[in-house]
Amino acid sequence: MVKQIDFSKLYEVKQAAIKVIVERGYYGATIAQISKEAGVSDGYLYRHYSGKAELVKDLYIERMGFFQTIIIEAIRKYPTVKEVLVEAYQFLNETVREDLSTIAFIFIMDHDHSFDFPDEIRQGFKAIGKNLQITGLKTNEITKNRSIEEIIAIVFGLPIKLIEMRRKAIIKNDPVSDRDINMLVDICLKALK
Amino acid sequence: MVKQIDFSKLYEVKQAAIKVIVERGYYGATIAQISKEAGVSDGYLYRHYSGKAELVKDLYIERMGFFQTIIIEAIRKYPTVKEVLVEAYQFLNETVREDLSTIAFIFIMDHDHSFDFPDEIRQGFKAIGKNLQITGLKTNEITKNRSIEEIIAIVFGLPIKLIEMRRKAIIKNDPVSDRDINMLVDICLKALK
Amino acid sequence: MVKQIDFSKLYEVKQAAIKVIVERGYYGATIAQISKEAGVSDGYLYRHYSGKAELVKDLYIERMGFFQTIIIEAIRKYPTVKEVLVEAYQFLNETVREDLSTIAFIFIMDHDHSFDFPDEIRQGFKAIGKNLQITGLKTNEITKNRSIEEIIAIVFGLPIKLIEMRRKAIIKNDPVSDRDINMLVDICLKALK
Amino acid sequence: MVKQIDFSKLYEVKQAAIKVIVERGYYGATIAQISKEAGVSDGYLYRHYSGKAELVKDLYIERMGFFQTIIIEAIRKYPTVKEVLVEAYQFLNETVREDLSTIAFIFIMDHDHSFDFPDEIRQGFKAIGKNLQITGLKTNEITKNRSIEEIIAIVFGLPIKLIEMRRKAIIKNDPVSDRDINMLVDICLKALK
DNA sequence: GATGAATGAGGCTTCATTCAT
DNA sequence: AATGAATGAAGCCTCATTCAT
Repeated sequence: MVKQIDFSKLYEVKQAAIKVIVERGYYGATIAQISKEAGVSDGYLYRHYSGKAELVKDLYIERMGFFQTIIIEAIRKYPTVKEVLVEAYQFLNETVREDLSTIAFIFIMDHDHSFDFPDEIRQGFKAIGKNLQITGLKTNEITKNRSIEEIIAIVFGLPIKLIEMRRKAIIKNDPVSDRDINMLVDICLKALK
Repeated sequence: MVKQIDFSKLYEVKQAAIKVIVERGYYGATIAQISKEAGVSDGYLYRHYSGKAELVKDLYIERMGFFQTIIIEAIRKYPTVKEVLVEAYQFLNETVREDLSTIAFIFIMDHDHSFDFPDEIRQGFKAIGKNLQITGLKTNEITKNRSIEEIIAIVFGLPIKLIEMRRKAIIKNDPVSDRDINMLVDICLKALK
Repeated sequence: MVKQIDFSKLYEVKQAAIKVIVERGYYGATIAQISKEAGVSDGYLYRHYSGKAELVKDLYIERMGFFQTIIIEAIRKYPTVKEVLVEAYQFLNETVREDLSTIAFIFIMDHDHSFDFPDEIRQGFKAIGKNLQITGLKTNEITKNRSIEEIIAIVFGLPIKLIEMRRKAIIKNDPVSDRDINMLVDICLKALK
Repeated sequence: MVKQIDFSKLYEVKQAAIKVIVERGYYGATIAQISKEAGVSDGYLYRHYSGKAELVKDLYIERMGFFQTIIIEAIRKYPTVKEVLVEAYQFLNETVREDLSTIAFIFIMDHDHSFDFPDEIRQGFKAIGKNLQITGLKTNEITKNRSIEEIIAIVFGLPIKLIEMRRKAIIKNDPVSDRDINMLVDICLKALK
C-alpha cells in the first residue's frame, strides 16, 4: 500500500544485485544470492521485473545514465573541456569512491557481449561526444580533425583502461588518485588537440 | 597405422570458441554451441583441454601473446614510437581484419572479472610499456612525465575503445579503416608527448 | 501464506532412492530415475542434499542407525542374548518386511568400497558388540573365547548373508520367514557358545 | 599369429581390470585406466570382449569359479567338513594373500546390484552346499536340521563378514590371520552342528 | 502483496564404444 | 591385428522462473 516500503526494498535489491554481480560477474550472480543479500524473497524481484536480465538492464541504464547526466550537466555548466573532464573524472573518483562497486558494475555489463546494450545509453554517449566537440571547437581545445567518435574514445577509453589496469595489477593496483586524474585530464587534452 | 590427431579440428574449435564468445560472452557461450560451430563432438574439446576455462585461457594467452610478440618485435625493429604504433595497429587491423573477432575476444576476456588474468600476459604488458618508454625518451616522442602505466593506457586504451565502440555502434559500426589507424597513431603520439 | 515443505516428497525420494539403488546398485542408480520414481523433479533432491552422495549417506545413517537403535534397546530390555536376537531379527523381518529393500540397500552400501563408511555407524556396531558380550557372558550364552569382533560377525553376518542369498536366488528366493528367523537365532546361539 | 602373446596381453588386461576395480569400484574403473595399466590400447579389449560388462563378468566367473573349484575339490579330498573349511579358508588367506585384490574384486562384484549374477556361479554354490551337507551328515558335523541354504550362509557369511569388518575397521583392521581362521572354522562347526 | 518450495531446461563433463588407419 | 582419435549418450548439478499459499 505504502509505496515507500517498496522503493526501499527495490533499492536493496538493486544494491544487492550490484554487489553480487561485482563479486561474481553477471552469470556468476544468482537470483538467490541477490535476494538473500537484499533480504527479500526470490520471487519478489519478479513482481517488479520480468527477470534477471531486465533488472540488470534497468540498473545499468539507471547508473550509467546518471553518470552520463553528470557529464552532460558539466558540459552545460562549464565553458571548457578541461573543466568538464576534471568534473567528470572527479565524479568518477570521488562521488563513486564510497560506492566503487557501481562503477565496477557498469564496467562489467559494458564489456559483457551477452548484454543487450541499451540504445538510450548509446544515444547518451553520442550526445556527450557532440557537445564536447562543440565546446572544444569553441575553446580550441579540440582540433577540428577529431571526430566525435575519437573524442569519446579518448575521453572514456583512457580512464577505463587505467582502472582496468589497476584491477589487473598490470603495473600497480593502488586506487586511482587525484594525481592520476589530473594526469588523465592532461593526457586527454593533449590527445584531443 | 593409427588415426592421427586432426589439428585442423583443434583450430576449428578455437575459432568457434572465439566466434561464440564474441557473440554471447564467455558465460553465454556453451560447449555445445562451440562444438557445433566447429563441427566436432561435445566431447572432443576435453581431449585437449581440461574444460572450458582452460580452453579459453590458453586461447587468450595464444592470441594476446601473439599480439604482444608483434609489438615487442616492432619495438626491436623500429627506432621511433610512431613506427611501432603504426606497425602494431596495422597488425591489429590487417592481420586480424579477416578475423576481427579475435580482438573482440581478447577484449571480452580482458574485462571479465571472473577471468584469471594470466601473469605472463601481465608481464608482457609491463615489458612493452618499459621498452616503449625507453624508445620514446630517446626520440623525444614521450615526455618524461609519462609513466609506464600511462603509456600502456594510451597505447592500448585508445584502439581498444574504438573497436569496442564500433561493436556497440555508438557512432558507426564500420570496420576500422587505415584512416582510423593513422588517426589513432596521431592521437597516441600527442597523448604521449 | 507460504508454500510449506512437503515432507512426504522427501520421504518418497528416500524410498525411491532405496528402490532404485537396490535394483541397479549405487552407481547404476541415476538421479533421473530416483526423481521419476519419487514423482518429483530432478532438482528437488538438491534442495535437501548437496548431491547424490549425501542423500545416500544420510539415508544409510538413518536406516542403519534405526536398526542399531532397535538392537541397542533390545539389549537394554532383555536379559538374554537369545531374546535380543529374536527381537532384532523379528524387526529385520516384520518392520522391514513391507520394505525389505531397506535391508538390501544397507547391504549394498555396506559393501561398496567407494562408500565413505560413517563413523557413527562404526561406533554403533562396536557398542552393540560390547553390550552383547556383557549380556552373553552373564547368561553363559557366549563363550569367553568369542571376541567382540566375532560376535558382530556372527550376529550380523548370518542374517545378512541369508538375505543376500535369497536376492541372488542361490537356493530359493522366498521372503525370509519366521521359521528362517528362529533357525537363524538357533545357529547364532550355537556359534556364540 | 602366436597366441601366447595374446594370452599374456589378455592376462595383463584382466589383472589391470581387477586392480583398477578394487581401487575405484566397478563404475569408478574406466576402460582408459584399465588399458593404460595393462599397457594396451583402449580398443584392444573390444577385440576379445563385447564390452566392459562382459570382461568383468568373465573375470568374475573365472576367479570365483576357481575358488569354488578349490572348495569342491577339497570336499572330494577330505572326509570331514572341518578339513574342508580349513582348506578353503587357508586358500582364501594364503593362496590369495599374494593377490589379495582378487578376493576384493570378487567381493565388489558380489555385492554390486547392477551386476548380473552368473548362473553358473549360483549353481556352484548350490553344489558346494549340497556336498558339504552330504559330508557333514556322514560325519555328524552338520545337524540334519541345517538346510543347504543355511550351510552356505554359515560357511560363506562368516568369513565374508569378518573381512568386511576388517576393511571398514569396525573393531580393527589387521589382515586376517591364521588364528582368525582357526576361530572361524571353530565357529562354523558349532553353527553347523 | 510477498513468499519460497518446487520445477526442469540446459550447462559441463565423463567415458564406453566405434572405426579409420 | 592393434591402435587411439573421435564420438555422443547420459550423468550430475545449477539456477532462473513459476505459482500455490
